[in-house]
Amino acid sequence: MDPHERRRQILDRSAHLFASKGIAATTIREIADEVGVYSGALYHYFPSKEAIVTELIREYIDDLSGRCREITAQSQTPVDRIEALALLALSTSEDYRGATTIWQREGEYMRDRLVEADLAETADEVERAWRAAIADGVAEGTFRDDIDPDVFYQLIRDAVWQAPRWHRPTSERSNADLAREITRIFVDGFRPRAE
Amino acid sequence: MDPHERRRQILDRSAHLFASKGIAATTIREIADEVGVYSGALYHYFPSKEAIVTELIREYIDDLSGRCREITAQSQTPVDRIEALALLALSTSEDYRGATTIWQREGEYMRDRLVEADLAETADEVERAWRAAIADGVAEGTFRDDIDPDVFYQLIRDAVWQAPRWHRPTSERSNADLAREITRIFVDGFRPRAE
DNA sequence: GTCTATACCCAGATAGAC
DNA sequence: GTCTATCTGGGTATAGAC
Repeated sequence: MDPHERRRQILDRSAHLFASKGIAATTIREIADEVGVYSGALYHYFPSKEAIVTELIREYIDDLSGRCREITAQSQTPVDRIEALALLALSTSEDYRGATTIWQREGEYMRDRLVEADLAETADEVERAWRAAIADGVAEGTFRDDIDPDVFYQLIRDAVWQAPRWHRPTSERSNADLAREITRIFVDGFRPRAE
Repeated sequence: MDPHERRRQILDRSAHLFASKGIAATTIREIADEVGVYSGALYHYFPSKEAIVTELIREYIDDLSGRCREITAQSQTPVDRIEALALLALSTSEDYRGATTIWQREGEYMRDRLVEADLAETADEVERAWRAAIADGVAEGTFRDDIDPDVFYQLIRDAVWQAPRWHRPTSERSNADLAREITRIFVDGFRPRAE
């Protein structure tokens, strides 16, 4: 089999197993079984189990930060940027379901892998984009100044990044639909407005 | 040492280790070290590592559901109930930091432990309380009917249960303060209201 | 109730034939 | 590049002395 393809296969199967059982609970032998080779063969592609994890996270962070930069480049209104960042979270979570789940589950373990792989700085770009959108909105009066912007950020971040755990895009509700609904709730609130 | 006290010690140290490293990555020997005994001694108190986890979760779920029933008993307005349920999440997370973190990290593993321990039904009480408060609010017109109540529930649940990861109660901001702030954001939104 | 010692298993990783 | 076989370490759990 084409080496590149096999490598891809190892990454994909690993991502799936890591996501569903956790990294520690997933064995090299299980990964090999899924790929259809013997465990020794995996070591021709990656020097260790940890190296597989690092590679998965690198691909994910690279793509995520790239897409994030596109969003901040087209400087829209604060509300538009929040909706775009919410959609970014939903769609990258879908495209990198394995990596995202690992990221959620194994917080501090992943932090270490990131620092090792020199990706910590890149990983922080998304947070800065959120905080900038929020700060701009407060500055221009679009957002209230009697709400702690830090609290607002943490709440919407958790809500958005956890969302793929209960939402799968369907024909009835796409990721874009959900991003819009989330933005409506956080920006306008659940209580009816007088109009 | 008093057996009951030692048992308590084992539970507390285990909770701390499980929460910070994950269950699979925490070894019986580590727990024993923390308690200050040899690993064999632990087996006089619990038949297995899993039994420790189950016991931790049982204590937590029992207390949580008890406090939840108190809230639903005093039937307040929907907004008050949401604030009370938010505070419930924040304060039980503080009182059971270990158990809560385990609960967050090891979702599907914990589900199995719950079913085994016959606690699944109890664990669902909190969800029902949230959904009832939301449905009542929509029915009486306090909440908008053009927002999917299911989406609203999932968002506020994730936001509230993740909050202890970034918030520790201080003299400047207590859990009650944060619960109020969270409720304000979700109910009234981040955009200023005309008044 | 705790310690010492150890059985037993399964993990990650390696070596060499093909 | 893959398979077979195996090394080595560390995990849970147990047994028996004290």
